[in-house]
Amino acid sequence: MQITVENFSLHKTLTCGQFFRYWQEKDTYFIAHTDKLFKVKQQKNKLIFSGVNKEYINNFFRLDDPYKKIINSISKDSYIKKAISENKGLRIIRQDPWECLISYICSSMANIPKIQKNLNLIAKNYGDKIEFEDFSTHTFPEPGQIKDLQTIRACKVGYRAGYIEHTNRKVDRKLLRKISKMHYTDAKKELMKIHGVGEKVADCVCLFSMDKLEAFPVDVWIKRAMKKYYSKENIRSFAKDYFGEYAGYANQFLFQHIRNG
DNA sequence: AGACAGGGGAGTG
DNA sequence: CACTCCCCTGTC
Repeated sequence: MQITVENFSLHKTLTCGQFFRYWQEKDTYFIAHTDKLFKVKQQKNKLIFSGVNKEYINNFFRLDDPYKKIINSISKDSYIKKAISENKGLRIIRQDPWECLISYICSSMANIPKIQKNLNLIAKNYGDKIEFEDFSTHTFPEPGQIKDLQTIRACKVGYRAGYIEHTNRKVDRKLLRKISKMHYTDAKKELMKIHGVGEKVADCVCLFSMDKLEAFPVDVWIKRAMKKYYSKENIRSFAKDYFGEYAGYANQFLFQHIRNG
């Protein structure tokens, strides 16, 4: 199947570090998300995919977002404009809340290759084998399935094993749906009640899986960017006032800009 | 070889 | 707030 896309870069969107379970083979990306495994490649304005339907692709890559409106509303100064122009077509992926939550619990004091390794081990230990053409991997387990501390430790998650064990016991899909429906500040507060979820992780889950586009996750990279360009101390309140309802998109552009150079 | 830091968070004081 | 520790990994 194929669709026409505008203001979208598959490469930028997948490789910017927001989502972890994908594999590149030449110009093709295999993507594992919850219980799905699918394949996508881009040729200019064409997006060619198989394994899932158009609605899935549209939803996953947020192709329904008003991209031009978003870009206009966050283009406040020359710094952010430069960050945007360097990363044209970058979109926020609409992830599954459960997979996103576990992913970002794993992300503390880690780096992208390590997070990828952890998630793939979790899938291998708890998920089901799934194949697509010549590519094979495992589905991501559902809430309640990531049991037994010893097995979790075998996924090389280190001290995060206890957090994951707790989260797996306390969180289910019903709770995640409930939190998703809340407004940003309440959703964030609820997420932070989970062991292993602080401000940064809660903001990532809000932004990447719960449609809270105003969320502005603050990590060491964003701290560097904000200090360099805006010399601000209270980053969160500044970002919300300055960038507005789409601050999360501004966050991703600044993150890419500072990380790449 | 061994120290060190890398997309935080919890627990204390 | 400021501090320490948490485990694992890649890097120099």
